[in-house]
Amino acid sequence: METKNPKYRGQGIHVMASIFTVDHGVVKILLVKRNMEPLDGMWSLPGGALYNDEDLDDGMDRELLEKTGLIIPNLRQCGVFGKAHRAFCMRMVAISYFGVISQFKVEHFNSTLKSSNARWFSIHQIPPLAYDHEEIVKDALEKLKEGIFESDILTSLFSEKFTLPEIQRVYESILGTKYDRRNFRKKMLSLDLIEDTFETARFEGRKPAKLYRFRKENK
Amino acid sequence: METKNPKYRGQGIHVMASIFTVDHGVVKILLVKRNMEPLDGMWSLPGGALYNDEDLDDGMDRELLEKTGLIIPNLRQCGVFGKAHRAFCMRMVAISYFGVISQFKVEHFNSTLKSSNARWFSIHQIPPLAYDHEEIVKDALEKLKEGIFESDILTSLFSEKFTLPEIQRVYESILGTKYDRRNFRKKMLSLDLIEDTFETARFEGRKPAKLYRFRKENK
DNA sequence: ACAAAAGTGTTTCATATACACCCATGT
DNA sequence: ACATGGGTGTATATGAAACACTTTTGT
Repeated sequence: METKNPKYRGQGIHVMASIFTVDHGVVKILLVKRNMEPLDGMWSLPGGALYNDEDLDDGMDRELLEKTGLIIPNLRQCGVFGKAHRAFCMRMVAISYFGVISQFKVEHFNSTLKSSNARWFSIHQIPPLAYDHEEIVKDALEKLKEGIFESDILTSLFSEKFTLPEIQRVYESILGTKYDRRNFRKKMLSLDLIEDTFETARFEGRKPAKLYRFRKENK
Repeated sequence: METKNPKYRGQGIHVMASIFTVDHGVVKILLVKRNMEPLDGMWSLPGGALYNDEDLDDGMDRELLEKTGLIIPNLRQCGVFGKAHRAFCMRMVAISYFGVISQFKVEHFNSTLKSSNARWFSIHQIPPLAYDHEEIVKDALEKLKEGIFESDILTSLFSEKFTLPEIQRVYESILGTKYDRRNFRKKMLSLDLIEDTFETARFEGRKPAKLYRFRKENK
């Protein structure tokens, strides 16, 4: 292949992650503040240029770690953004990923996060984003909604033990809908992903709720 | 962005199309014979390098036209292939598309096709393909199956008039399943995409079949 | 009359939705 | 005792799959 042809000289590939969590009923996304030109100081999705010697998925993991300090399993590819002039300085194509992380892990990583330029934003209060990242976020949220009942996303979203009303609230936050308590329980149990721990969780002023966990042997 | 950093110098973006048709019950894919090194003479998917000044989708349309002479509407993006060493001479990421074309149009374009290096192959008799194109084809076929009942794919797959048994056979070929005649008819009509023409098609030895067409005002 | 393929309608099942009552807790 | 939220079972609607008989044509 000709690398000198100016028609395709100087192209680059970016990987971008939309990482979501649910914090007390609020869906949040992880953004980082740019610390170099162009658009210095603007918020953007964590990500960056793919290296020549790494697979696409590995590049995403590396960029996410470098920019935010987080290691998030089960990232999922969800889109390609390839308008000619989306990045005005160079011809970049962005491959977009999304992933989720439980609030439990978010808190555990909080110290790491503070030392980087990353912050969680409610998806209803997203600041102006660099390049076309607003469009990318919107698309990632759609893809998250589509995949939310699949096991890898589900298991990433919760810590070891959880109650059904708890995860129902998370689902309702993400999907923006309300579920009937009984039907939600039925649906979740029919997925065969979770099992009773025979423990209960107590919250003040409420009847204790059963604790569930993900089944180890899945299939 | 630094363009001199050797970590990401010399990357490129490829677009690739898996174009399918159904010819007398056989699902076929359009392949082109490479006419330059590396892998000169091998069969591959039509596609090539994206130009710097064109949108991704436009690049795909252009490459398909250049390599095969075909203009195919409703190409759909379906995957990204980004292993580090998938193209051994350079770091290329491939964005894969799929599309379908009716047998009627295929015949109309036959003369164009003959002058290019393109040929239709049954998906059960695909020759060894360049790079990772076999994997890309496999993935594209999956995506085709998933999207086969959506209106844009469906309308691309048939000419103006068609009978229900006819399109049932096409579906059965692509999906590799059998449908009950009555249930298939019910499903297809319930999509609200087609309407009766009040004409019939005659084939020897068979009862004449009703001809349908796509509804113009869709929605 | 028979074989081959086209046309039609009803029953059955599975899945999703709607819905009402009792229970445990803190005030 | 009451307000709040958790736990359970049944009835209904909706969509998918199963299924049998009649019609048209060529031989």
